[in-house]
Amino acid sequence: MTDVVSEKPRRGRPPVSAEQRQQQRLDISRHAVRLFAEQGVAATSGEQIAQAAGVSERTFWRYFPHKESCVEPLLTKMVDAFCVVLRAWPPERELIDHLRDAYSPVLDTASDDDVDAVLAVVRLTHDEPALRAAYLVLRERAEHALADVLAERMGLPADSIDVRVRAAAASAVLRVATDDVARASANGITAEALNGHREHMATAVSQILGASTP
Amino acid sequence: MTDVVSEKPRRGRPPVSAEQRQQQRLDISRHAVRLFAEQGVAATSGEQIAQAAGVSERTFWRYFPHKESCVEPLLTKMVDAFCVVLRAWPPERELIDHLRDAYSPVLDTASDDDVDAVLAVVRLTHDEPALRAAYLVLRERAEHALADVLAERMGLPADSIDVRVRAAAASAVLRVATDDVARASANGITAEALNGHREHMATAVSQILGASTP
DNA sequence: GCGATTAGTGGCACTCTCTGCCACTAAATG
DNA sequence: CATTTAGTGGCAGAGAGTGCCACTAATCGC
Repeated sequence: MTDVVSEKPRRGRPPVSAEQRQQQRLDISRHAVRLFAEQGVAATSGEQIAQAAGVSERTFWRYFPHKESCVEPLLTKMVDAFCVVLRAWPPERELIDHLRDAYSPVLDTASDDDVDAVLAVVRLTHDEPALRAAYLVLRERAEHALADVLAERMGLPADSIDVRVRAAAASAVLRVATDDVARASANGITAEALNGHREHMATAVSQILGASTP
Repeated sequence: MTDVVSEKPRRGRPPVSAEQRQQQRLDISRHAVRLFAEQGVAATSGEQIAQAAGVSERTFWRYFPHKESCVEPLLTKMVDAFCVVLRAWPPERELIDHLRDAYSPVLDTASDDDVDAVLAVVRLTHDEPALRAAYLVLRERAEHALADVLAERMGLPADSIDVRVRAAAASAVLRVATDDVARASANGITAEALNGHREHMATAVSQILGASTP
């Protein structure tokens, strides 16, 4: 092992922490999504987003490789939160019970504005093909995370067919449920909508995960 | 009904038939995919594709709104073929039996080159994020077609939750199976790979479609 | 055949997205 | 303070796409 933390005496300005960078991206993301919703994606230029976020256009393009990837930070924030909850799911409990206890606090942690923004993005993806594409790619990344969780629970490798099939199916069901709750909360988010979302997710995922392969 | 075929005495050059246009798109698609595979998407310019296909750049951009959508004609050809087979699935038969009888002839109809090209595209989508995005939105369109078929079979509206959930899950499973067969046939396509593909699809889809919702 | 009419193509100029390069500022070290 | 490394902004430029117009192609009635 040559890399024993390789104690280099660090000189010069230290790189910004990953958290700070993420925070900056999230901040720009919020501005971008607001503009997307107000005027559409095509009518929103990179320059405009940069200006709204208070950075130069050049810096903006350094943070986001494509315009549509502006939606990523907001969406991943929610997806990651869900994955954390899923990872903490005790094997012996019913999924629905676990989600009831563990998912609501997560939504409370996030600001209402962010929840609204996420749902707005999901709604936008129905009219904006570019955003839909970005959304689907992102969901596929979440699918891999889900596969890891399932692999652990099932005692199988994460790249085994069975695990991947279940992860894919469950993820697809979650997408449908998410699209539904986004549509339902088009004008004002309601607690019932979120509850319904959770129930949907729970039953659907249980169904997929419960189905046994011969 | 005012539109009684509105017998306008048609003057001037008639529009090109949809089939001819589709054929032209397919032709360009083949060139584009070959170039994508040879040099990568980023390194392939629209001008280059246009030149290879023997049309002007301006015309190329008229046929394809984005560079990545060049993969669409080839992929939809295969997806559509599958949908046709699925639509002809007699309610009383086992899906696996139906596919065994009806799917192979379809693959024989398509030229081997096209089958190779489609699998090459699917393989490309793993390294080329832009193509992956295009691929996923395309699959989502296929998912809707699948939902229509399921709705008819189940006697439910195509936009009912149950139908959409099953279509989404089945489609996701098909994606995994397709990715698998593409990976398996990386160097040279084999009959066994295609057979395995069919079996995978059949069992997976049967599983999803067989699972009953309370 | 001929002009009229409509569809499709190619060329040109233009905007917007995104990148490479470089100078400049910011934050750490000794 | 000089040095070193990280990050930002500005500028130029390639490539993606679009609007516009002239030009060719195919069909009509004559």
